[in-house]
Amino acid sequence: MSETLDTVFAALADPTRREILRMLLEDDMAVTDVAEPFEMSLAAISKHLVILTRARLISQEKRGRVKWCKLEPDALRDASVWMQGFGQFEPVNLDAFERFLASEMPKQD
Amino acid sequence: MSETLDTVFAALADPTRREILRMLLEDDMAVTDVAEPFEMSLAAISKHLVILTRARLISQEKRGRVKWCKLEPDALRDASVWMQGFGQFEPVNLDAFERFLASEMPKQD
DNA sequence: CCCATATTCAACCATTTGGTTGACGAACAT
DNA sequence: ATGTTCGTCAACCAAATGGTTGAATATGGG
Repeated sequence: MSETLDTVFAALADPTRREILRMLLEDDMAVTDVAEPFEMSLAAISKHLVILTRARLISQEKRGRVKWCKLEPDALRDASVWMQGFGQFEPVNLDAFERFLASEMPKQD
Repeated sequence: MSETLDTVFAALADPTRREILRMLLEDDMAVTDVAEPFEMSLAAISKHLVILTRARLISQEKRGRVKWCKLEPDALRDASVWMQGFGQFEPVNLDAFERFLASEMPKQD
């Protein structure tokens, strides 16, 4: 279980991987399409996807030539549960959640 | 802000550092006392505390010879908020959102 | 069959990480 | 003043991380 948290947090500690997760939040994507907006090689993105897969933050399913990437929020939820234990004694800040919505989903409005 | 998430998640990706946070959840501690249960050098623990401090997960205040370590849950809460955004589209995490709201106004009702 | 597309593999590189040890400075106690 | 405790610093080390390039392996289309 601790090992799970290790890999999940390590996976989240990279901005490229967090951006990939954010992209997959909107829809499942092929590896090539995931790589497109980034200024790095396809091989580098492929490695990032391996790390996300090992952390069980995404799953990958091959259909034909293309490998589809899908967000798997369960591992993320486990980590979130771990973290919430540290906030309990202080009131949760609603502004923080609103800032999250504003900054992370600008297309919504 | 992304840089903050980088350092927070990287700090959380180590079991020693998570255990230190858990210990500090109970009470503030001196560096030597933090190090005591671990089978590694004091210098190693000192480095871990620097990493936690840079991530703003703890603060350190020197009084006399001893440097006291204190949990600072704000950074952790920001990261937790970031993570909760990924659960929204799944029913299970509506609970998480409700718990979020409920904990925000416990005395109001 | 031949070619283009999708993805990974292998080898390499620079930097970071997590640990060690020994020396050091700062703050107390006697 | 002397010694002891608290904590960091500096130098070092092995292993992991994040990237590159070029070759290799499917798979699908004409």
